[in-house]
Amino acid sequence: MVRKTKEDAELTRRRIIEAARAVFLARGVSRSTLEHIASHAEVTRGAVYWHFKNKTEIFHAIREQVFLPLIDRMDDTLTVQGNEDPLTQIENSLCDTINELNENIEMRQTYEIMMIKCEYVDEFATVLQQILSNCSHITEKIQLAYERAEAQQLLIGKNSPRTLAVDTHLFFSGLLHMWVKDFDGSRFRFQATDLIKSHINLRRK
Amino acid sequence: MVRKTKEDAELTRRRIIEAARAVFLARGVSRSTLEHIASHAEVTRGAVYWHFKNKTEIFHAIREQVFLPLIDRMDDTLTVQGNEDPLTQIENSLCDTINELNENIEMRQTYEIMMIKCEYVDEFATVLQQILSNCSHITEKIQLAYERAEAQQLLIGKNSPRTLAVDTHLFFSGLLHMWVKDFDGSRFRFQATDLIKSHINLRRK
DNA sequence: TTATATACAAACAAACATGTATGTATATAG
DNA sequence: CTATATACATACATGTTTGTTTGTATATAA
Repeated sequence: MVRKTKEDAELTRRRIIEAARAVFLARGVSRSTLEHIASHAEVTRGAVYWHFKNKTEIFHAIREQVFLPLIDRMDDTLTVQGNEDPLTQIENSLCDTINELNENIEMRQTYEIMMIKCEYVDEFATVLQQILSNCSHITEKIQLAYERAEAQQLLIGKNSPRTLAVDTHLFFSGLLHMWVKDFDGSRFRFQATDLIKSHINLRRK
Repeated sequence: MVRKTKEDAELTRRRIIEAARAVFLARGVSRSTLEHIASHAEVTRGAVYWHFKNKTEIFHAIREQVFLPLIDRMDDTLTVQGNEDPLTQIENSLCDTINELNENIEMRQTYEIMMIKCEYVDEFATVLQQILSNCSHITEKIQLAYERAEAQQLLIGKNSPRTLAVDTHLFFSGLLHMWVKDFDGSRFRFQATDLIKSHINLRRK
């Protein structure tokens, strides 16, 4: 059988992406061959080359499928004015992301691939730029929330919102890294939300 | 020429390690071949295979050459009783590490390789365990310092030394990651020590 | 109904990397 | 002084991966 309908083709495309995620996770991006991916998706390399130019394109497809929605989501929970105070808003935003990682297998796997199963050289080096860009974007959103908190006199001490935001971002960045490396979940995974709450409470008056 | 003296041999061994570090940094561990490393060290693959079983062994050699001393050092600055208060001790320990990264090129490169130029799968997966182990070890040392700080009533708020230690460790972990990714130094590298000081000051009464 | 573009499968060729086997000059032990 | 182990260089054989090319069945447009 060949030449499926358009929906069939789109389905194989998604199956290839899905397979690539599993293979990348198991063998690392570099050691994953297109043959690995193809056979895991139960197609031939011909199908893979039909849908993607090469391995790098599959990598980017996986990344965009998961990260773009995540950024948007963090944006929303940080920006939209709810009835919570700004500090709780930051807390919820971070906890939401952790919950999403706990529940969304694809996102968890993608995170793991990006953090410890990929080498950022050559074609992949550009991703680092994007990561840095996303990070500073998120940090700015957090900073805005801290500024609102400062205006409402919710903050302890005399630290600037900027400093607090960078500190929070670095904390969360470290947490995510540890969360991923903590394969059995004993050290960080189960306590992540508690750690976030403590982190925020440190700033509360 | 062949069959050098013992010192000559040790020198080529070190030159191979040095070359491997440069090559790993430029091409990532996976894409680096023993031929790349050999030619960069101005020897043949024969020499490489004489000194090392394979690429993985070179990787571990690089890692141990830099990380083991670093752990010891952090241990010392955190444990040895100086005339500073415990919080300053933590601050200095973290700043010391950053300074070391600034001054010690080999250490900086090694960090970069381990963080964003290596895929932790198969033979490399065991390294993750070691990293986790080192991290919890350092966190414990920080916790001890926070306990001393608590005993001396230096701490603000009601957070447990354990929580503070984990928070500090995650912050520092995130900082190191960003420090490495921040290739032009504009975002984190130049402000790292300031960020550390702010982080510690958040806890000071 | 027929022509064509689509969605692959299968085959091919070239480059590359690895490990090993072999050769060899020389430091060093006896 | 000689034998041997050392410290490599060179050559080879093999497996792997990649990109491309070719073949082909069929959905779809005309």
